[in-house]
Amino acid sequence: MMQSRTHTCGQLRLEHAGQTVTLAGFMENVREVGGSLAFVVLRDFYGTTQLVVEDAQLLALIKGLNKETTLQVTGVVRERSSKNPKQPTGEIEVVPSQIQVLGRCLHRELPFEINRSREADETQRLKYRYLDLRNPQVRDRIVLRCQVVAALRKAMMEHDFLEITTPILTASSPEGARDYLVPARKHPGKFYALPQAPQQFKQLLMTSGFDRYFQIAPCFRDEDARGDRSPGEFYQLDMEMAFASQEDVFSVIEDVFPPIFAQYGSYHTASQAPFRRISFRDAMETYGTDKPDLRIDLTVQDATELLSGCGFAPFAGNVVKAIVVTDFTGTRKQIDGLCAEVQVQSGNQAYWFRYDENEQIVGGIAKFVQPIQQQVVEALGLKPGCFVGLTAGKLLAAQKTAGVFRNKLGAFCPNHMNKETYEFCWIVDFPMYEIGEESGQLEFCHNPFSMPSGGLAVLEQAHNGQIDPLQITADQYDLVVNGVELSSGAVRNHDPEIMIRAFELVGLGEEDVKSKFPAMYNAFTYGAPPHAGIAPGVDRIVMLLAGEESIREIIPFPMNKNAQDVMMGAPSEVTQEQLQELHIKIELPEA
RNA sequence: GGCCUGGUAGUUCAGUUGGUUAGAACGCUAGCCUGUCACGCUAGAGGUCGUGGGUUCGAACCCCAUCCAGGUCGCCA
Repeated sequence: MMQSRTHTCGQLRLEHAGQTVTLAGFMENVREVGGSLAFVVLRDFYGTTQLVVEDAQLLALIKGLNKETTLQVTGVVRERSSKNPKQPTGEIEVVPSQIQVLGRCLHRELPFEINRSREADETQRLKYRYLDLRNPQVRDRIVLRCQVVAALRKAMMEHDFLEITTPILTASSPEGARDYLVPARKHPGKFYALPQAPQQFKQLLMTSGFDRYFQIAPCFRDEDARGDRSPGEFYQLDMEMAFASQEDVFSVIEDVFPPIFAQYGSYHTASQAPFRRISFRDAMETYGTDKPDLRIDLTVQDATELLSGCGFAPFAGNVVKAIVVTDFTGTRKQIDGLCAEVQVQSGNQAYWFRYDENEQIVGGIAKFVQPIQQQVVEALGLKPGCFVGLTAGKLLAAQKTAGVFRNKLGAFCPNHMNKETYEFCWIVDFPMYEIGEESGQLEFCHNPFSMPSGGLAVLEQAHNGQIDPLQITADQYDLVVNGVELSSGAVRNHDPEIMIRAFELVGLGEEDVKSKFPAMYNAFTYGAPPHAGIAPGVDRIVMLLAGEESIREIIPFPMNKNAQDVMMGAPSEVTQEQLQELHIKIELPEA
């Protein structure tokens, strides 16, 4: 039996000329030149190689095949008479003496052209994902994902973390997102749930004495998709450290991430340790968001005192935020376009004026600002050529709208945004509690696992009415890169007494803690180490590195927006027998 | 679930106030071409214009409903 191949399609060079080789790959293209000569492009994972078919019999064979048929080809390597410098194998070609069809493509026309599949309809791409992935541009994203995951694993193990797998079939969790449920055959009427994250298991590992844990962990949440959020399932670099503080977590991440971003990223430069740390409050005030894009050098200023009384009705009685852009060159039409985008994205109006080269306030709402020009110029530090973007409303609305405006202005002004880099920062000091929008009651802001800063003493003060619970911050942190929230993490609350006190502030108590998190609560009563961790999203890391806008580009077999796998046909109906075995009766909603 | 955008040839798209036979590029088929490499040239096949209703002498185009896709808000401890 002949060896299946001696070389790959990306391997042969001039030095191989004269050798007899065997290649195998997909028949990408046939260029017939004259009646008795054809160039065939053979593609495998590693590259493409040109075959020259001159033999009449082989020519007839090739002409009878559809593109994408797989072939095994044996022939002699020959120096090309006309070389192609754009191709790594462009100096040589293979003259086949033997061609064997390995897997025939039965389809004369493909659902899309392989090398242009990225332009094709997404449903078609997902349905024929195995063809889409033949496109080297598509495949390279998956290769990148493998390399990044391998690099993360290596780095974590070098930092003495152990990769430990945690259960996929587990118990439904009362908090957070909607669970995916799995019926339990041996327990009629009961269900397993797929984990939303290995949160409780990793904390139990800490309680078990494992000192440093990590896992490339699959997480399942039954929530709607977004451009950067896959429906159903995604992966996190989940990690946890015992006897560790916030600083310990930061130093691991600051050690692990920058080299990987610099090596595998589209930009090749990344922040070095220590990353900037910005309190939640400052981030909202200065950047109008808790995930600031620090590649943009613009900041938001408060202009409430300066402008709320200027006579412009939308400002009256409201918080006013201003973004000053120096050396602004946009046209009126471009400014209107920016404001319209801000309004669509934030749901709030955006306003503006300019301080022109003649030191005059012009455009937009200029006539309201002109009477107090001198104060405004001084307070905002305006120089000739400045653009001032303005937003107004209640504090949070004014901040968030300004945040959107800042991002738009950054994207519009190349002189205010260095796109070619990865800017990391930590957002710290998140509030522990907030007033729920629906309930009007005090609620946990993020999750109840975090340690309140100051611990038991602060909670006692809140219970005694000495401090406002809304002032309590948590030892919780977000990792943000270029405006993308990569991860949340926290120093965990490992003390049963503090847990109960924290729950009591939101009207829950010991019984709630015990019933919601029985394993963790019990475990912590046996002496738990203080511990802290974080869980950066692997998919978003790869998106950032690849510079992709859609999360589907970096997942081998993604589902569509409606959480369907159109290739496999999931979800699907099952047989009556399967349902009976699970004691499940389907009751469909009335049509 | 709300909002925005889209659905026309196998694929990506164009299609004028509503008016002849709905076009282009790529792909496919046939023919020509002995050095192509996004090969080239010539010809050809290929369309329920998402679906259903309505307005009109006449609808790809206007109206209503509905389905599908993508984005976005809600949601994502």
